[in-house]
Amino acid sequence: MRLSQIFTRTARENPAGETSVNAQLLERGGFVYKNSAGIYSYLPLGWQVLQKIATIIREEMNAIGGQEMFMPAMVEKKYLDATGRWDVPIGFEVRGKTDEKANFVLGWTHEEILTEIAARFVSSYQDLPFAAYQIQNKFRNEPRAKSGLLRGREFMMKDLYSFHADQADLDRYYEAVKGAYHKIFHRCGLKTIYTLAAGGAFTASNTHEFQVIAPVGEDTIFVCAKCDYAENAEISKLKNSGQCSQCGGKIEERKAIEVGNIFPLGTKYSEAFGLYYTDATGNKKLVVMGSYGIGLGRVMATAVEIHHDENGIIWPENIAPFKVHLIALEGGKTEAEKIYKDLIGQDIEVLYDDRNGADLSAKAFQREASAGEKFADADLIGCPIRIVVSKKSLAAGGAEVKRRAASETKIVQLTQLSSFLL
RNA sequence: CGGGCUGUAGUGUAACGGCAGCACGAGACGUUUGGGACGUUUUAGCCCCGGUUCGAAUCCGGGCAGCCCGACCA
Repeated sequence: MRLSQIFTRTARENPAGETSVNAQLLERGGFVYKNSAGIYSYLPLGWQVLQKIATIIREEMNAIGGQEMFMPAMVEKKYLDATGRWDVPIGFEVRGKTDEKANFVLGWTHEEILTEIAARFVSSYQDLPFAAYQIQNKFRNEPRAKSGLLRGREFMMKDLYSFHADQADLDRYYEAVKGAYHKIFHRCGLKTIYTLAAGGAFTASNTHEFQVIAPVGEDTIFVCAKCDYAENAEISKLKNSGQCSQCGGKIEERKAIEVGNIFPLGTKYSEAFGLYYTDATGNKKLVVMGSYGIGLGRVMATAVEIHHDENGIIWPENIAPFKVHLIALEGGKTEAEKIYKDLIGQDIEVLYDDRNGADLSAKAFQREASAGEKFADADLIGCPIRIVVSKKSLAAGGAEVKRRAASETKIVQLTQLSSFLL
């Protein structure tokens, strides 16, 4: 993509009042636009990142047998009445302008919707187990949206639901999802801590959260310095003992961001919707369920919180909007154009800063940018590899290659550039 | 939902109750190109409603909105 043609623009100043790093850098870089508190538009650059995250999640969900689908954003009252959750204050009621009473809520979770669907199709033990997921926006009436993308009122979520013949099979799948989640977060450049937690409005059972340690996090966890066993402060019995119940190691208190969670639901929802199956011996039994969530925007924001420096974002390789940020400076325009086409031909993702300055005589693009501005933008946007082509680099023998996270540069011959990157 | 702070051009910020300024951005012309260049010039604003006052961006009241702390929460 050519930087000269992206309709957004980077900003020199932080947005007024925003103190969280993710809000500052994502808005300055033109990744997101805040429409309301906790409600964001994803701009072209931010959407690239979000799609990278979505792809990773899809790959790992599909690998454990998840079937992708899509459910409605508007959830009718009858669904939440069935489980007594209509009055949970998390939801935004939806009404027509002339309606006296709301009969719908904007979906903040979809257990009820999918359980009813499952009840239509599941009748035998041979129909189990299965798991289905969607990537869709959730709406939650947060009393306090905060910290940029970290706690929003509308946010994109992957929600997976699994259906099993018995608790043992749920337990088996729960472990499979746990493994998939660790892979997902690892691929997104995040180290997560598997944390025992409460079930909130979803289940009375204990649940598990995937927590990333960060000062901006709103959760407090107690984590063992030795074995990483952790409990959320809301249920923790470790906070007083100071000693790990698993290995005896030292317990530390940490602020953390919850990027995902997994819930054993039991039979609460299958009871409410009459989701039964007939087992091999002809007995009618309730289906046992689990649900599993990941907030995509929160993953993106957390990556920024963890990976940045004073000049901007340092995207983890797998979720960077582009792999390469190509800059043409004076005397390098012709070569840069060729490199740009070559890299695209090799399926190497490249953001090309083709703004004027490289060739002042040909005003091929509307906007100009100085060399310094191009460097500043490359640092702010944070693609993993920066390539500069200029009179100076060509005299040195090729293009200058620099990793965003490193300070040293290297000259690579133009003919070897794409193989160097692959 | 309680508390605190804050709302001024596209963005970031000034202005004692008395002509709303600066910087960046954006447009034009020229110069310039290895770390957010320079000159000339143009552009564009007081969150909303009410009150006090000769006069309100400024004071008062009420809304609405944003940020932060707490409560809550995935």
